[in-house]
Amino acid sequence: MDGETGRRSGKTGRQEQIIADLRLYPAMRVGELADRLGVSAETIRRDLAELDERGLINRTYGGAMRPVVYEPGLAEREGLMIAERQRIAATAAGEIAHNDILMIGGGATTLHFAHRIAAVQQPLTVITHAFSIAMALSVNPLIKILMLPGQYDGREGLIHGADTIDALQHFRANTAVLGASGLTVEGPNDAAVGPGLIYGAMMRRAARTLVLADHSKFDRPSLTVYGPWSSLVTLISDAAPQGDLADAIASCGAAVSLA
Amino acid sequence: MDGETGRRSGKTGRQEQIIADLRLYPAMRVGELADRLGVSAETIRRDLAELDERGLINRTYGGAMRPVVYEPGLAEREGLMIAERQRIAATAAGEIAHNDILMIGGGATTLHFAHRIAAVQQPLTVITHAFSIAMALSVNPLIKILMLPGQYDGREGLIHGADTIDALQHFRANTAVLGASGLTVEGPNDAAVGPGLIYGAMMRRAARTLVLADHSKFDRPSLTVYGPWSSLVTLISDAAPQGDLADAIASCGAAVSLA
DNA sequence: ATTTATATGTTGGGATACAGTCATAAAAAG
DNA sequence: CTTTTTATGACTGTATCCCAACATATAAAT
Repeated sequence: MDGETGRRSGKTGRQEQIIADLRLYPAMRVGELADRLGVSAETIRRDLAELDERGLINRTYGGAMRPVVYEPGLAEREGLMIAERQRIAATAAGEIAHNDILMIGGGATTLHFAHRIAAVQQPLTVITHAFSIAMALSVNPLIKILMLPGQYDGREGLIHGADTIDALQHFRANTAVLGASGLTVEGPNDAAVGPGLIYGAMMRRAARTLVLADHSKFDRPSLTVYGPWSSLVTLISDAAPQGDLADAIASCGAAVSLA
Repeated sequence: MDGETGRRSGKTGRQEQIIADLRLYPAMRVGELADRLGVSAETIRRDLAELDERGLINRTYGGAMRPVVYEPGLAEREGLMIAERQRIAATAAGEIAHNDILMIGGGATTLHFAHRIAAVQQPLTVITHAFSIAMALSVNPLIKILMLPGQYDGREGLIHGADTIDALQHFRANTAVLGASGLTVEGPNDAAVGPGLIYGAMMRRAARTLVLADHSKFDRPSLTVYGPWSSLVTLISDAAPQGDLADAIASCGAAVSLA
């Protein structure tokens, strides 16, 4: 058998080269690659099929492109909740006042929120760890955008790490605006530890927190609970939670606002 | 005439929809788009050609992909020095060794450099204030990317300010890799004060500095001189400086490396 | 040495993309 | 209302892609 003997033939090396090329150019065609690597187009196609399978590239008609890292939640965008998220974002935007200091976490819903507040002519200060949020807000010169330091994770488009948490301790905000991968009786959840720690820290440094989540997140546990329900939290959603989740939220004094 | 009357027909709206779709899916085929939008494939092709022209999408064989753009200095990249910059970036990349700690400044040339080193399989740590650099490097998981804190400037895609300078004092690097708007006898220049201060701080915190600049920058004064020529500086360019500039560089002990 | 598995090239058929040209409908300009 | 511009669809010939089947050469396994 084989079992990873390295480059038994030119195959492994060639596939590595394809990936390297794709780092340099965002998309390449089959013919190009065949020429560059001196093999037939069919061989390239087979390589691409394999690499695509492993998620190392994205196949396109006629060639391949660099894999998309940077999707705000590859899994998340699937749900067609776009309209719901827009409404949630609009409702949340209504909660923001002139000269507020905000902390905004990453995610698809908070990005919608950022687009909303960027469209309003009001001075704000925003502290964030998400590239997408900063880029969305930067169209409005009235908004002062402070980026947190830390290690950049290209897959999520976010910064996180100990430096990030540390830097947050130097700030205070009126409002933290956070998304969630799931909502459980213990509190809002996130699918990754690093970002979760940041959301928790943001909650503690803000006078109040808005949690933006559509109803598909109800009772959906994710990796980590980043913070508790409390009287400082307002959940903004498109439907009211039911059962245990509703009880937990109410008994902790958290508010629910429907979009 | 027309002159931006909005959607005289479905064209504008349809093109916006294409861009929106492309935000959701990184690549789409002509046929898909034609179906989704209920127009003929020819119309889609014309739309794509137009959007590609304007840089809003990237055309691929059989469809279109999300633009990888995000080039800082839309104005700057216009200059046809792309080939020169590529060579300069390649030469600079050859100076980098395994496990180096780099500080990389913003700019078109340093972005080329970032793409180069991202294509090499070697572990590195990179400290930067430029979104484009971080995003370019993030395709390579061997590279640890540390973002500096500070205020985000969306026009340049960079972070700067007092916090940024302050954070730099906590780091040390082997090499600073910096671009320049101009080179004068006093040293490399930059067109903005904020970034210039950062480049100066990076120089002081790095054991050596590579200045990447094509020959069009020679003797071109810009707003601020961000650092002096010294024996710790290597200028990497596509041509040798002449006259006073060459004398100044040589007398300070700085090296010149031709790409 | 023989067998087996893997990697690659070649070929052919069917589908798709592309560029150019022409025709038509709708909108803007006069 | 007529003319002109713009947007779009339809058609055609050529180039490209994709997939499947087959052939071959090399490397591993027995």
